[in-house]
Amino acid sequence: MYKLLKQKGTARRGSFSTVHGDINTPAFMNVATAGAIKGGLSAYDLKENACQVMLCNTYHLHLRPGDKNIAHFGGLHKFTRWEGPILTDSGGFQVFSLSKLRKITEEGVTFNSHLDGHRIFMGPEESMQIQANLGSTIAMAFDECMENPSEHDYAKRSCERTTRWLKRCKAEMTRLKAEGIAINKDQLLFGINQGCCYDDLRVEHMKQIAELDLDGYAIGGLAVGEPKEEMYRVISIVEEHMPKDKIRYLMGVGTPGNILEAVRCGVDLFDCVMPSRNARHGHLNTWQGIINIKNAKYELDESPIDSTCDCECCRSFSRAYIRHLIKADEILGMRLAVIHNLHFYNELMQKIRDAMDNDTFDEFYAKYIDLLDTRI
RNA sequence: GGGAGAGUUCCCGAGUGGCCAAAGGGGGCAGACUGUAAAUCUGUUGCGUCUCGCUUCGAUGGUUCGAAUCCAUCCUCUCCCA
Repeated sequence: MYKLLKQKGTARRGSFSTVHGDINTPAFMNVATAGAIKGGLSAYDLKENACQVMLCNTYHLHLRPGDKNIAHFGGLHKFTRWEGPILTDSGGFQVFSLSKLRKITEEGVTFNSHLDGHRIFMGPEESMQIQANLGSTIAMAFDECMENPSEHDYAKRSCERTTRWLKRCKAEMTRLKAEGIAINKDQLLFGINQGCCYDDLRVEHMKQIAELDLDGYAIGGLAVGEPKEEMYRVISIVEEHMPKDKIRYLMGVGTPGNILEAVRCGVDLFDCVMPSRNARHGHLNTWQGIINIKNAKYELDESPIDSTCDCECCRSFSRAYIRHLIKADEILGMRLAVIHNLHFYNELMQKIRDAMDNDTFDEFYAKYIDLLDTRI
């Protein structure tokens, strides 16, 4: 249940209640595709770093260790020891990211496993069944995340199919709950808007899925190669047609600047692999901009990654030490770097919420919109 | 003391007369990454007045139109025998 607490222009400050706890929005969900944040972080690290929601992946967990195995343990919460809300992505993104390994039909998608090549069929029903076994707080509808650019004609037909799939997802979730199969009988369902960068398709699709009275609405298929101005335009035009009383989730986005802009446009929820992947590769967020800790100039730098940060990494360790660990491929280097970036993202969201509460969002936005995405 | 083998660019290592400033790997330097097939991928790595020139394959000298590559001497290292 979404509760709008405050609004400034289109920017929203709210709260989303779930059986696994409330989410203060705007919020960033930390991506743990296979049940852990890559880089060696556990549920305890997420808790320590002000994470509100963990995101896991249906396709990946279905392949390994298998959703039935996870159901055997009572679901993802018990398996991973993360007690807060968990959102499971449906596998729709893998339709995009594993496009060379899959075939789409009306019924669903046949993947050749990226692990061993064996065939896996996943349609709306299968995705819902897997997510029921995972027992996540929020299940995402099974969609097709399209490539950009796609032909208008293809995008139109894909959107229509995604809508049909969404209806099947909703029906299947209802059945799984009614028959007592779902581990979480209060599992929520979010629908996903598609339409590439075609305004007409985006609006039409959003109107269609808004009628289905879902628990939340996501904007998918963005940040897949289009210029950011194009992404912002799509967010703005879709936002006008999103239900005001439902939580809005911008999938897979993004940089701190992207998030700040999208919050201004009215988005409540985010997730992105950037903080963890970039951290593993040495790109670290600071309140002065982005640094690449692998650069030679940090070889003798005694200061922390960010002197204003109080994460486990910045409390004790120098840039020189983190640089050394990452260059030496020490697991600790990646772990500390990932902790830092996730802490940064979660702190960013806290500061955005504070700014909304204190009516200083405009100043915050003006100060950081470009700065945080700038390489220094 | 006798015998055998080896010295190549930051490191390892390929190269046995011209297509060689020299494969490949490592390391270094830098870049990319947006619902994670990503501990991945890409570029670059002798010098310069940079579509060309200069210097470099242990050292010195030689053969040749031309040498990392062939010859001589020396230096260093490894292994075997004593």
